[in-house]
Parts: sequence; C-alpha cells; structure tokens
Amino acid sequence: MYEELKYWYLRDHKLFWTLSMSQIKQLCIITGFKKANKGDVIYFSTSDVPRIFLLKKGNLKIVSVDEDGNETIKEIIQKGDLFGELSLESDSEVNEYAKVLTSEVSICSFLMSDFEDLLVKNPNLALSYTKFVGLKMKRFKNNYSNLVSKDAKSRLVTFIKEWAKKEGKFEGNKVTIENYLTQTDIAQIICTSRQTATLLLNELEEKNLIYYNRKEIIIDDIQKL
Amino acid sequence: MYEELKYWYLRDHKLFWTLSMSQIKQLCIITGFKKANKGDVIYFSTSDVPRIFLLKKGNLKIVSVDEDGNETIKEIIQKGDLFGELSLESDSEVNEYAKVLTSEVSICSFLMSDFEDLLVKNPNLALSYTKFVGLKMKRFKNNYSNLVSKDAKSRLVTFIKEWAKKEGKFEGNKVTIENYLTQTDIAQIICTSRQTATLLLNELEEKNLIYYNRKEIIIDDIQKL
DNA sequence: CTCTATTTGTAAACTAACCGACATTTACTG
DNA sequence: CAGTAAATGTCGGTTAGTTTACAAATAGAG
Repeated sequence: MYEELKYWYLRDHKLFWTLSMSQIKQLCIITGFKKANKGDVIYFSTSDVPRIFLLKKGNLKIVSVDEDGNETIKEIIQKGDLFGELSLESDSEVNEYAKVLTSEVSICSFLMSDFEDLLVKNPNLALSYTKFVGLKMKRFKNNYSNLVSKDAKSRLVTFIKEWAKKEGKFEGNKVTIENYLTQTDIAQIICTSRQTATLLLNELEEKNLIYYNRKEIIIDDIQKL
Repeated sequence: MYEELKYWYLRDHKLFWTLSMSQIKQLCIITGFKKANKGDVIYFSTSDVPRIFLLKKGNLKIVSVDEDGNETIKEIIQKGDLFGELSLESDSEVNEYAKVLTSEVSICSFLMSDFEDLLVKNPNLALSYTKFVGLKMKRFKNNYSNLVSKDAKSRLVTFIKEWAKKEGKFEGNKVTIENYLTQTDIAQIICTSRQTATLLLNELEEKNLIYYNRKEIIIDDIQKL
C-alpha cells in the first residue's frame, strides 16, 4: 500500500487528528487491508494475531454468541469507526465477531502491538484513545440503563432517534435514514423479539411517525417521535 | 497529608505499580481525602471540579437515576478500586453518584486534570490505564449480555459466584462472603424486583446451596451452585 | 420472468417477572 | 428495653413480551 493512502486512512479518524502528517507517515502501522461482501464474517477475538480494525466503507454489526447460542448485537460499526480488541487485551472468553451488513465494505487493520508502541510514543494520542474507549464504555452503560428501565417501545424510539442523529439526512425536522438493517437486526439491537419489533414499527407507521421500508426509514418530524 | 501516606495510597493500586516510588512522590497529585459513613452520598458527575476517586477502605455502590426516577446499581466499588469520571470527560447528562454501603469508608481523590498531565508524562501508565478502562467496558458488555439472554435466577447465581471469587474466603469448595448488601441491593444489581430476589435467595437456601443472612453468605459448595 | 430464500405481517397461547399489599422479623436509637 | 425504621417473607392478580406457527410479500439469482 502506498504511504499516501495509509496516511489518509488514519487521518480520517478523529483519533489521529492530533498527529502531524509526517508523524503518521513515519509510523506506517497499517499492515492489512481487505474488502468483504454482505453476510461475510470477520473474526477478531479468536484471530491469531490481535488486531485493531478501521472500517473505511460500509457498515457492519458486532455480534456475540454465548454458551447457549444466543446471538446479541453489541454494536453497529459505521464508516470511520474502529473495532476489534479495543481494550488492548486479547480475551479468548468473549466470542465476538463482525458481520457485514452492506453490499460491500473495506477494512484496514493494524497489529495491536504496533498500536501499543504508537500509544507509548505519543502520550497525547494515548490520552485521546483512553477517552475514546471511555466514551464507548459510557455508551454500553447507557444501553444497559435503557434495557433495565425502559420498555421495548421506548428503546425502539431511542434507537431510531440515535440512528437518525448519526446517519440521517435532515431537511428541517424531516429525516431520511438509509436502512441497511432488517427488522430482525433492529430487534436484536433493542433486545426484543422480531415479532415485537415488527409490531412496534408498524404501530409507529400507523401513527404516521415514521415510514419504513427495506431501503430507507423516513421520520416525518423527529420532534414528534 | 504526609508524602509517605500519599505514596502508599497510590502504590496500593495495581495501576501505579509501574511507577517508581520517587516518581509517585514527585507527582504528589493527591489533593483530597475524606471519610464517610453508611448511607452517605458522594456526588461526582455533578461535582464542581472533576475528580478521580480511589476507595481506600469499605464498600460503596455506584447508582444512577434516570428521568423517570428509576435507580439502577451500576457497580459495586471495593477497597482499592477507582471510581468517578474514569472516561476523563465530565458529562452532565449522566446522573450518577456513589452511596456508602459499609459502616465507614475512606476515600482519596485527585483532580482529573492532574491525572491527565500524569498520563501524558507517563505513557506506560497511560497504556495501563487504557487497559483498565477497557476491562471495565468489557464488564459492562458482559452484564448487558447476561441481562439479555439469562433469566433472573441465573443472573443471581452468576452474581453470587463473581462476588465469591472477588471477596469470598475459601475453605476448599466452601466460601464465606461478608455481606454488606441488602436484598434490595442485590435485586438492583441483577436487575430484578426485590420480591423476586428474595424468592430466589430463599429457593437457593432451601436447596442448601447457600446460607444467607444479613452479615454473611455461606456457599456450601461453589461447584454445585 | 420464474423460482426460491429471506423478510415481514399477524394471531393466540403461554410465562417470567412485576407490582401492590401486607405480615413478620431484625436492628438500631435514645 | 421499648419504640421505630429498615429489611425480609409471602401471596395472588396483572402484564409486557416470548414463543410457536403460519401466511404474505419482497428481493435476488439464474
């Protein structure tokens, strides 16, 4: 891979903004690059050499499976997000993998050990990275709280609002989201059964709060939702 | 506070083991120290100056309250644990506080800004700290999974086992845990109602798997639990 | 354009856990 | 040691959401 390309890939992520161009170039830690298609699975917790991944294009979901075979969606990863063993400790106990949601994704990755070296050499980057991991932790804490105290309906609404904020195209109070999730996916994200998710989505549609189809979700007025 | 004392307080936490005695002494970042009694509340998310806290003695619970007034126990903090704005970003949206569980606790604290400076100057400490935060994140992820896929009974059993592992006194397969939690606390930790927790605890007791009272919990054979 | 697999829609039976209500026990306080 | 507050025990009625089961619609492949 050309140096220039590496530079831009890293440069894209907020985390690396504090580094100068020459610093990034000098580091050259990107060691892998690959493309994948819808439905493909990317294992990372059980991978031979621990890596950190950066999603360049497309979307994927992080899924974990427990002993009983229950699948849970832990996270949706979007263009520009990091994923993998972000806690910098490989852990064979967690059985997590990524599954591609969009028709095509491109991913680049670097070795965890290289990244650790980089952090040690760049204290400010280390600090930013710590805050980044801390933010992820907060998100999980928040999901947890929602699951405890809110019912399925308000979890769905919360999820749609967050999704809209992150990815939606706004025209005043009207928002259009490109929909790359099935109702089964949405159900798993908000931790309910597929049937309940379907029911609730149709309920929102009946009230003209959203318009749902397989390609997009349109929210008429995000204030009213 | 005497320099010596500060040194030992920090030295206690694994995180600071990588630092030499002179380094810690030199830093002298501890700026606060206080004692508190059972039932006392320690606010940190809304505190004037953001701080990181280190619990020196006793136990406390981290509680969060949402808009609807629902209380959830996020975490139990034990002697030697850090708590506060560990993500190094103060956040007014989260309404969290700590509540003292034991008859007496002692806490020391330092300013978040001082800690940030320390991290920048000690890249290895920054790396350890990142891993520490990452570990906490994993724990929340794990709690989340349990809540999604396990019923109240197995959540209770999982919780008791973890508690035993962390704090119990082992004699072969028999474990004794010093009990500083009420059944209401336990219920909130495993996310169920107090009545259900009571029911399940008594069920375990009937099967002679555990012996519960307000002072201690004895597990006859942790293998069988 | 047809065939097939995936996704979405719908209904009824079932259940784990909540909730309210109240009794009983334990621990602390003056 | 009496009085009070907190913690524990117990019981049904209620319910949100699951599960099973099947039908209908849609998308993608050949």
